[in-house]
Amino acid sequence: MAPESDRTAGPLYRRVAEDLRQAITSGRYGPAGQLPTEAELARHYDVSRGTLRQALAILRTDGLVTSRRGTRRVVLGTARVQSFSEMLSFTQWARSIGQEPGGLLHSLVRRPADSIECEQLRLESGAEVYAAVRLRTLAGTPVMVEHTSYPARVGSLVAELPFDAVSHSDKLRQHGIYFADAQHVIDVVPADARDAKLLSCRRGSSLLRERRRTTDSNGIPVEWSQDHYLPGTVAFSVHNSHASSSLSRHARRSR
Amino acid sequence: MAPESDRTAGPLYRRVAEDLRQAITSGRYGPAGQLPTEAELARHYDVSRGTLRQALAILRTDGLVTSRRGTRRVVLGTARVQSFSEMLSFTQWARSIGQEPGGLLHSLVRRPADSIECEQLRLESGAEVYAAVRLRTLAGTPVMVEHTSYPARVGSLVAELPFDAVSHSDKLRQHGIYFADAQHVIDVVPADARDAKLLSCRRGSSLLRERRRTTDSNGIPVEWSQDHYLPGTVAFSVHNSHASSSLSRHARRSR
DNA sequence: CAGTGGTCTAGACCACCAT
DNA sequence: TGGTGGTCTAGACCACTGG
Repeated sequence: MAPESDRTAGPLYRRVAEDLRQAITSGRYGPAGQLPTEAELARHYDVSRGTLRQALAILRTDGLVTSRRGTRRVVLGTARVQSFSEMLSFTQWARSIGQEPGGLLHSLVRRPADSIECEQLRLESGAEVYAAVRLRTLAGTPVMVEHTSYPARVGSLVAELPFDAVSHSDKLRQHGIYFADAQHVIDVVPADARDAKLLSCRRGSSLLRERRRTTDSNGIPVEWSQDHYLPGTVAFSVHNSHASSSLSRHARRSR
Repeated sequence: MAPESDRTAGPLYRRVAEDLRQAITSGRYGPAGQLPTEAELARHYDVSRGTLRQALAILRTDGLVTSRRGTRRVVLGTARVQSFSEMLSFTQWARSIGQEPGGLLHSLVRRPADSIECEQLRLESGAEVYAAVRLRTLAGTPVMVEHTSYPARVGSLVAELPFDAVSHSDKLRQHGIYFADAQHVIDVVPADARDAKLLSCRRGSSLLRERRRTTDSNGIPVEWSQDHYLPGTVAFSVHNSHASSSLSRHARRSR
């Protein structure tokens, strides 16, 4: 294939996708320009059309290009989607945006799982979890309180970490705990007493909440987390298209 | 192919995907069970492995099954992802969850676009937009205030609609305006005076905000909307995996 | 080691768009 | 009507998992 796309390792279609992403975000085809034909691109990269289409599918999902039968692909924008890993790890995310992450472990206890944890972590009632509460900071400023529950198998590893450890997901990966899938639910919730104390906000004031259940590659839950962000500190962004959507909106019970 | 999957129209891989989705959510393989081999499934449906893999890719994106080299696919859960159309249209969404949607047009004006609208709708400075403010209700209860701006081309159609029209996207589709891509940003924002009045909440209280830019199949913006939800009424849900992610988290400017 | 999903190829035909 | 992306096929080889 063309020399400019040999830079990184991994499957061919990913290298092609990265090269195309670079070309698009650098403006080679203009802000709303047309891409060359699939046949032309395949010839250029010296790959089959199937492989090229795998590459384009990535850019399609990221919202970088359109795709429509009968017409050439059009540049949609310069979306900068984060990797799965960056989305899960506060530490990796912070560093990827050039900010210095900080963490303060407020508490870490081992106790029987409550009913919500049993359901989310698929545990038998009575099983034990490790429940951690951490304050997260960006450049020293409090941003988020993280309530995370781990099943015993995972939690025992977390418990061995030093109190001032910044990244936990790194450590877990070293012990063979891989995160593969996550389901996120985003809404608004009032601050409880602990949130208020750690974040220096009024009790009952609104926080942006992200609830997240992460599973490994076998579908076994490895983490259940409720992250409470101070308003105005972060926003969540999702791309969506006729071709693929993993986003939905839920009605919550009226109280 | 097998008779049970001839029900719907459309491409073969979609019909296979829907049949498999049905099989999985009905529990045929168990809550965390293994799927048959790709080869077996392809034989069962009498399709090529490539087509079968297209079907499985859909279920993968929806978070229904895992996929990992060397092992069979495992049932992850029974995620119920909404269609793109349901995600965009309040009316379609409400009906899909069995609730009766209502709408009250608060104002609809034609005026020059402000700087944010120019950027979001890719308009020349000075171009005109139609700006609508609508109160949305579920079963008669106020849920959300929608601030939507349309470029003139689209807005002139919206302006022709009766004041009590519930669904606008239906009408636009009839006039050849198709929604193809959307970018969503979700965060928390204080209620302004108008929000407070329409939603009967205190001014300055927190609302869940969804900002959305929708484009047609040529990448041309057709809608820019800021939806302000009362806390506790809705939540947004996204699935995410090592294989594909269209989700990211942004830091907002500190004020 | 055998089984399984991941990657890649080469070619065919079709549906849709613009002209 | 010609160009383009969407769909589908048949086959090959590889990387990884698990016994």
